[in-house]
Amino acid sequence: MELASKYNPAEIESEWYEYWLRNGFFRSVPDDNREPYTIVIPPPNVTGVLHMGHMLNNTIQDVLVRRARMQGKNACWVPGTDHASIATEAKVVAKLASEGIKKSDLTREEFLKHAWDWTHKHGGIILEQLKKLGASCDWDRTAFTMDEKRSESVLKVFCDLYEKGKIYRGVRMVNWDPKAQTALSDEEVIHKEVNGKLYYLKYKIVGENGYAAVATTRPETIFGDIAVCINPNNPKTATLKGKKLIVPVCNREVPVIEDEYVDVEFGTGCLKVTPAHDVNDYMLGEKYNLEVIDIFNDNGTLNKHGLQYEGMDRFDVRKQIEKDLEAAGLLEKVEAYTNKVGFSERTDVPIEPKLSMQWFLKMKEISEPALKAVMEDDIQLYPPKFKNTYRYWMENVKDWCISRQLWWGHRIPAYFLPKGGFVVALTKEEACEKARKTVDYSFSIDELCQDEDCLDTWFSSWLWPVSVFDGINQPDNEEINYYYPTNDLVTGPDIIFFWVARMIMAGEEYRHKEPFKNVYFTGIVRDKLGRKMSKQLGNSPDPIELMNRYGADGVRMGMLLSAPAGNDVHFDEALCEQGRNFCNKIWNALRLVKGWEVGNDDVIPENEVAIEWFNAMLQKTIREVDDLFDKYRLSEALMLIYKLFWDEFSAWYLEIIKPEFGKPIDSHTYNMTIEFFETLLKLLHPFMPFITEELYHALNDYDSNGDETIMNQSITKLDYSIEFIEGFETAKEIITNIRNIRASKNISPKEKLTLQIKGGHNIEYDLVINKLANVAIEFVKEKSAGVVSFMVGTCEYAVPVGNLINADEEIKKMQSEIAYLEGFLTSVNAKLSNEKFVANAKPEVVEAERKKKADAESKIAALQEGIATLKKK
RNA sequence: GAACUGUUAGCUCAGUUGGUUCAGAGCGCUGCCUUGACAGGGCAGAGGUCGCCGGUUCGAGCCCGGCACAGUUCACCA
Repeated sequence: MELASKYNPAEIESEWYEYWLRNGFFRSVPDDNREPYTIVIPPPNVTGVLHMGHMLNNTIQDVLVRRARMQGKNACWVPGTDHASIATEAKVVAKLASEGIKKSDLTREEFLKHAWDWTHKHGGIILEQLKKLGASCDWDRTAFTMDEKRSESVLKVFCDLYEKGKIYRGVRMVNWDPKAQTALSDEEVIHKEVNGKLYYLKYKIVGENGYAAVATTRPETIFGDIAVCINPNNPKTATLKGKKLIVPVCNREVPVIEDEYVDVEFGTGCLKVTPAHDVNDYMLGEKYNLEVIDIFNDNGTLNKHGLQYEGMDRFDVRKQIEKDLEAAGLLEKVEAYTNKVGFSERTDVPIEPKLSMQWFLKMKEISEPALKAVMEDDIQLYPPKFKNTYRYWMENVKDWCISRQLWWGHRIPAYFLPKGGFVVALTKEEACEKARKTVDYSFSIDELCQDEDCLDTWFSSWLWPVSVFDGINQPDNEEINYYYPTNDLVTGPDIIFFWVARMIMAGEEYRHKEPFKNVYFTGIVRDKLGRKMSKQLGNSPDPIELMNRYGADGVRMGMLLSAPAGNDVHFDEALCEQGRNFCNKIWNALRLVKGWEVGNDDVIPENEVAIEWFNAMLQKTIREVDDLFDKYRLSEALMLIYKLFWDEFSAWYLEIIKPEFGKPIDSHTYNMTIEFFETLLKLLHPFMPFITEELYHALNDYDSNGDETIMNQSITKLDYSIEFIEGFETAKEIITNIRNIRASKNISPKEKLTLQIKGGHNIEYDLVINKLANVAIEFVKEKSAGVVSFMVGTCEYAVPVGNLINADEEIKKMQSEIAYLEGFLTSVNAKLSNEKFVANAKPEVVEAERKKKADAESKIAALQEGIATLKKK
């Protein structure tokens, strides 16, 4: 077989993916005789494109799924997409705008048609991209949060929670996004520090000449002022008690009220109260039963209460009113001021607290079992530090605003009656039937009006682990009973509250069981300078481009090498290069092995030794990898296999058994080598699916038309003895020493040297030393002249180098070695002569110190003798 | 403002219940090596007072306290 000297992933990756699909290897069906292993994908936005965060996340999931599959589990990875209500709607609005169409000019139905067109056009691109990565999802199960089954689930859950009294409708202060023109949940608001100003406004005192100064960051809200509040215990403002003030510009009279909420130290001690536009003011308003004046339109411009400013944007008004107040002499001063302002997660505009009618889900009760599940470790979080974050949020959780003033999403199944009131039902017909029972007048079905709002995207995603198996609509179906609860969830910590916490709630509510057993939180992918990846910075590589350059396997390895759980990833393309190089290394190892001619000779003894040693290394690593997987330390597991393949297998094992050029290899060694190689490929397969499949076939000469695959092959665990490993380490050290002597004396590797061994020595590995260091071994009582000597353990070795010897240099080397050992001895002796150490330390520790002392002493003696010998000559 | 996490080699990170004279890995770096697998390679090597200050201990990278810096999350102070 002729193989190129370089591995070319492009040639084979798509072929093997097709092969896997063709043979249905990713498919899973319930099978009670096999243990299920289930992962549901965090559904990416339906119109999204693959970015580095997805790459990391899905690589990890694929590694876990492939490993489970190889362990003989019934692995099921469910893919799908999220309709991403607000994000998708924003994209469609922007696209229409670019065509000169305003959303407000369209009917709901027309807009939805555009949205669906957009979804059909861009939807699913991201899933195709995941295939390139090698994702072994069961594609037949692809779900969409707005497909028929998932939509039905969402509505069912809404109706159910409404009936249970957990969903209510009411006027509340919510976070209003004036750009998207919808309410948002608290989680969708990002607080950012903003450099603004603090304005001191003059409120004239009614019936007096003076004024009260009131500090505010938002002078444009004075039109909504309903009172000025002071702290009753503040002597500075005591004279204002019971007075009335005149709001500047609009010249309305408002009362001075008193409440201890007001901070005596802040500003002037006077707080303007605008119940419609500030959360705290709203609370004051409720407490004192104050009127509410809403001064904003939904798009953030002022309404008629804004008088001459009507129709202007809130921020333009702020600038203008500053000038106007100044001109009117009603502005005392302006200070620079930094405060925190809430911004919309999606549109990045400042949030407007706004009173409006919305739908809410009561969170207190529903969150309790979900909190318990994590606190009692029924669900394990990796890394565990997120347990704290989770608990804090859950213990302080507020009601969830689930309605959105958007069209793209699940429309709220509430129907308003002609003469007021509403009913909640799955369909309009059902609603009609229900309604007729509750009212004493008659009406036609067309007179029912469905609520215009749709539901928060997360109100469908929170059902995902249940709804992908249709467990809401058919609570007792075979699939949900078999696959649920799922095993691992792999996601980013940024959506722990949006999604993870709520999925646990929904799981508890609808299955009375946690939706997953483990949550693996990945980090955020940053560039190598530690900056977040963003379009603006242009520091986010295109994953497809990367895979074209390094191969999917190479990129997967690059991602994994730098991705311990929960740590941010500093992505560096050099790591993909390392992955690609590794693929090449594996590829070339195969070229070597498959290039050998196999003879029937007896086994060469050094091969026997190498086989025993490598088998031990391999078996030891298999167990360590198991352990690392149990702890979700995937990058460490991969690194371990990487070193096993590169250092132990390629640099040592293959070098030992490699037959001389043109000579055959004995069949036993050959067969063992193939077996080792295959096991290495199996170990690597979850990480690098493509190249391992390719080489598994090449190694065994399997046909790519058949149905052989490494995907389902499990690893056999064999017994091994740790002694082989220890003995071989000594041999390695001896070989390295000899190589160093060659290098320092400039002796070619081809020139055969003699290795003199003095004292006891395990001869088991001498043939290996002989081969790799090109030496003849000689046991001696006394070292001869002209030798360079070294010690490994407590055994002395010497290599005669004739007149190349530099006695002074050797003596110097040995003396510095002695100096080191003497220092070491001093510290050991200090410990041993310390009564407290001997009395308090564990006996085995003391014993170890005694042994160190003895070893050091014998080494020193040997070195001194060596020096004496050199000096004699 | 609060809580949590982190600070170990040029970079990215390991370091399990405290126990070698002062610590490991990968990458990078330096030197040498081009004809039988691989220069996307081989062989060898250099590189760290474990953020700072105190404490506990016979003994601290590891435990305790304080400080500094970084990151994450939470928070209604106009």
